[in-house]
Amino acid sequence: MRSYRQYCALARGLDVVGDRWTLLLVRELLEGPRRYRDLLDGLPGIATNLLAERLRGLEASGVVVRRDDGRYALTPWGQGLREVLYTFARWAAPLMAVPLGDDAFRPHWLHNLVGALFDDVDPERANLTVELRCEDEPSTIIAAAGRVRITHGSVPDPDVVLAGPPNGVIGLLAGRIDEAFATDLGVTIIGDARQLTHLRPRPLPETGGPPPRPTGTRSLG
Amino acid sequence: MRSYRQYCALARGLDVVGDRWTLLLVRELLEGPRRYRDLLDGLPGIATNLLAERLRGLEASGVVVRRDDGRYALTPWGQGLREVLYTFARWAAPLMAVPLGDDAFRPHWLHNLVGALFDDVDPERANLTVELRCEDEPSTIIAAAGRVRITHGSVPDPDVVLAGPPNGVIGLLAGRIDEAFATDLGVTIIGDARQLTHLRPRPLPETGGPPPRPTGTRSLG
DNA sequence: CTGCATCCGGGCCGATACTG
DNA sequence: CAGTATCGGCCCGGATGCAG
Repeated sequence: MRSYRQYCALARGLDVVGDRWTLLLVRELLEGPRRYRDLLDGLPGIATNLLAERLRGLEASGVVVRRDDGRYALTPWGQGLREVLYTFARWAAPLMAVPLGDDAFRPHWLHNLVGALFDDVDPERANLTVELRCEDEPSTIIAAAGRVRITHGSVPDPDVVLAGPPNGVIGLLAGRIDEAFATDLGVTIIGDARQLTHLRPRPLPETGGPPPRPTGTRSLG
Repeated sequence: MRSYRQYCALARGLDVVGDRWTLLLVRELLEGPRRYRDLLDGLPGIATNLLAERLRGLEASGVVVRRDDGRYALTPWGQGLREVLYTFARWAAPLMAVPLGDDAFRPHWLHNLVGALFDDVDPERANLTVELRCEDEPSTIIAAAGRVRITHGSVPDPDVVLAGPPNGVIGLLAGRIDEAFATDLGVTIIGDARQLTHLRPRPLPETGGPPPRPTGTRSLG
């Protein structure tokens, strides 16, 4: 990318990660070291040359390293983008109220959203395990000691299971829709969904979100 | 911008503010409503058509409103980007260790950096006023009740005055360089610079920053 | 099959000229 | 002052090729 040539932290930061696809590539690497092929799968729509180019640029900037096993990984500095992306995801969360439409979706993207919504220590948070199932790929949220983690796969006896379209699952987790509406959206709920309130997601900025789209798209909440 | 078409908060957020110049435009509007001409001055290098186009786009997205007096302002949702940009600026702060070179600089950009470094409530923070002078344009940091604000202009009796090149002033504020080095860089210090430690800036991620540039550019600390 | 490099058409960007 | 118009160039997107 052409540099902004401004002596400003934001401008210089954007010189590093402001290129198209770059922050989404970081999003993928936040889940751990990944191969080129995995990154392609997690970035539907990117051209192969662009992925290679972005990886080289981030490597030159010190955000990414290529490890001996061929995987790409974030450097410690690159890991620092987690907080940035989580903060940004919370700001952008209202945009998720517009349903998927033709947009691509990958179940592991839920991990970032769960991270953004629950990335804090809350002593009043209840211990709870919640299994999420979108597109038949299970993930499990484990709340313990005030913290929330999410892992791939299932655990034996989850307190709640949410299965169905991602907008419904997300709406329930964020506390933006109720059980009935989620069921309308096609979400299957096993267990007591009211326990989800004890996960206590970070409040999204009360100062609303974007104005409703002019088209007849139906919002979530 | 072409949409990423991904059902992901980050991707949808980038659809709104991922275009080139967009976040820097938001940076300018974080200081308050601004006229078209002010924005041009604060965004050296932007083309006039791009500024107009970005403003229209952000207006359509609900991030910016054009007020009756012709000024552009952030909506409440747009104001929510402050936390995002501050978090990002802290991540990118190590990049400021590389001196200005030919980069453009505007004194009011310091306000964002001060905001990013001190945007918290710290009960152990001392009350203090610090005047900053870069390019003969004074700003004043006022720490009181554990909070830090920065305003344009001077106040009668600041505890400390820092005047000189922005990299030196910033290095002192962030606690990354000492008085002697700052003086070397051309900073004039009036008052007791040791009081600056009582401002207690947010710690930057200890996990370093980018690797040193291969060229012989001299770092700040 | 993975991990790219190359090629090419189109759109976004950058710079300047111009208008109310 | 507040933009619009225009045009060249570069980045992006999509397809293909190819080496290991």
